[in-house]
Amino acid sequence: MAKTDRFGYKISMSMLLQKCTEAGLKITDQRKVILKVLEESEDHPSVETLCERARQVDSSISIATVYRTLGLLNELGLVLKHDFKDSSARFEVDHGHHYHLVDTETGQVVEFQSEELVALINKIAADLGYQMVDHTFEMFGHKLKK
Amino acid sequence: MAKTDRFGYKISMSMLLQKCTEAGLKITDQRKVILKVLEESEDHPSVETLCERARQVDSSISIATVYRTLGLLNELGLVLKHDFKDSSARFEVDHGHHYHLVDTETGQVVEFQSEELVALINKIAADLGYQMVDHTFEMFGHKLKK
DNA sequence: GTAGCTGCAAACTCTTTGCAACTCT
DNA sequence: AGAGTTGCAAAGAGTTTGCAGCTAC
Repeated sequence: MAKTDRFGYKISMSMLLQKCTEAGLKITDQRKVILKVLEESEDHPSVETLCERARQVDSSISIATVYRTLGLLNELGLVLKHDFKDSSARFEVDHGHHYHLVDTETGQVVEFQSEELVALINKIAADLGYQMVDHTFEMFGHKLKK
Repeated sequence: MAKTDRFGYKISMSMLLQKCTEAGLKITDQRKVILKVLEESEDHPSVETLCERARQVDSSISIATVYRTLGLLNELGLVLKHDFKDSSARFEVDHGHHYHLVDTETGQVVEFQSEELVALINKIAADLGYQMVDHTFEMFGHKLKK
């Protein structure tokens, strides 16, 4: 029943809904659809893409609502907002920390983790006299030809 | 005469002008001012800030020209464009690779280098079967209290 | 002389917001 | 009932662009 993502994190389909309820948000039809679409998205969709997907379920959903919903989820720390390099923001459910490598030839996004990287980053910050509270890291590259 | 930055890179005041000439660009009064302002900026100014600084020298310079000039410099690889987390793009002359740590309490930007980080990043990409061509990395944190 | 550059203003893209109607709780 | 939410359309912020005139080469 409980699905897991590629890193083994448990995903329940209504996780976002639960958290939203806990946060005191009202559960409207629109939010149900938007959250479901978000949870089912394995890529990193833009607001417009999310809105299109949501509209396939309920064509009355407006992009303003999608923006507002994503804003709330972002405040609650439930989704991650990325900028990549095109102009519009991209979102994903926060399943725990991982990084992105964008294939410059196909646009495909590869996700990965690296404890070594996390450790090194914290060490660098400490060496500079800082406590790290957040960081961004993205790679761009193409498949190695052999 | 030759100044150096904090990492010891040599800076000559007309480096950007030289490169622009080599690239076949015309050297207009506006470009001279914009390039000078860019080279003298030790921070990471937005387009608007750059435009304001340029206007203090020549008040007729328009923001459209600043955008166009930065676009050209970016294409030539002479300036770096950053997004940080506020909405507008920020620029700096590319003095060679370094990273930024943004102090979340003061907004101050600390620059640093790390060969170890570069090596690790390349290794991670290779392990994923990729040749890295670019990456972004930014840290956010606050000073360690002792 | 002419290709390239400029300022201006309009257009564009992405995002936010005021408002009146509506709906979850 | 009432606070929160919605769709719409207008407004904002940041950036790009068409154009007529100007300028470096």
